[in-house]
Amino acid sequence: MRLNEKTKALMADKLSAAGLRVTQARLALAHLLFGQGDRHVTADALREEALAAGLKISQATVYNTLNQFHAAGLLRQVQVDQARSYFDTNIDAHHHFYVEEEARLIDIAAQEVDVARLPDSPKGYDVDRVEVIIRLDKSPKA
Amino acid sequence: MRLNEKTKALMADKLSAAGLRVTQARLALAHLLFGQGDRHVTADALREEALAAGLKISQATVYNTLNQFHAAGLLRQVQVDQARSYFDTNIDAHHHFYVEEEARLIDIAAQEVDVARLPDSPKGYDVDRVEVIIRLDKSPKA
DNA sequence: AATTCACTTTAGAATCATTCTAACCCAATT
DNA sequence: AATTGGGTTAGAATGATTCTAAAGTGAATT
Repeated sequence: MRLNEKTKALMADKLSAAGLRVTQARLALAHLLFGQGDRHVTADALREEALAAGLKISQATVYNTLNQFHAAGLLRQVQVDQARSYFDTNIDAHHHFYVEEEARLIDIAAQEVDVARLPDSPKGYDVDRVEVIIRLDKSPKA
Repeated sequence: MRLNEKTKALMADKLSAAGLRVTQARLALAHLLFGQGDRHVTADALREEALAAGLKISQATVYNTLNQFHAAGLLRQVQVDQARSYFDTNIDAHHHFYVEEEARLIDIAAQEVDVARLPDSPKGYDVDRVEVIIRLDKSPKA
């Protein structure tokens, strides 16, 4: 069993555990998404990557799959740019730097930010999650 | 001079101060945007409001104007939903609650949140701003 | 008050990410 | 191997936003 196959088996488990049927498209995308470290992808970037890897997979499937993974809790959707959605393979509580000029997201571990005090939620509402987004600019060159 | 005219004069000053030519469309939209307390609007909602107020103004002008006001620092753009942009008339540092189910933004004054510790920015980048977004769900009814 | 010029506004087309549709395909079960 | 119900697909549709290029208007000048 090659390493690739081993990863596939892990991915299959991951999909099953999430209640998703194990299909070729899902396996292949899971492999791209979760086979490396934490990642932030857009639908289009993932599509390109899949094509580059020789997969034949449609745009619609990439979108469907990202949405299903998100619904299943395997991905987190990050909204920092008006133009497109990012999907984050890191689903633990954490925060982000965002470099608008480069359309680039960088993770910040939860423990690196200390939100010491939060306001009470309006009556009738509960906190789903707290996101801290630190927007960055390139430093002017000295 | 009616109150309305007084507000218009204030808006004209506001536009001039921001380096924008005082035109009818800008005055009218400024009046809607800044004539009341702090607001969060989408382009489409503002369009509707303008039409309801009897203004004749095109969609394109609403978009142009919101973008110009934003570029001039009169509005802040808030990105919390993949579907549309919000523009916030409150340009001071502050944060937001967001109720996704209702597509509703609620301001949180800067002093109500205490971000005690932030990570260092990656080398070569400076913090533009820190946004805290508290996503809310409706409480399940007891 | 008329002229000019640069900036504005406009309707409608164009763009772009995302979703939908309806037909075809495949994984699981019989 | 047949059935079944979800999965995948190409291409159309949607919806927010931007673009285009033509017509309008504010400010300065005559």
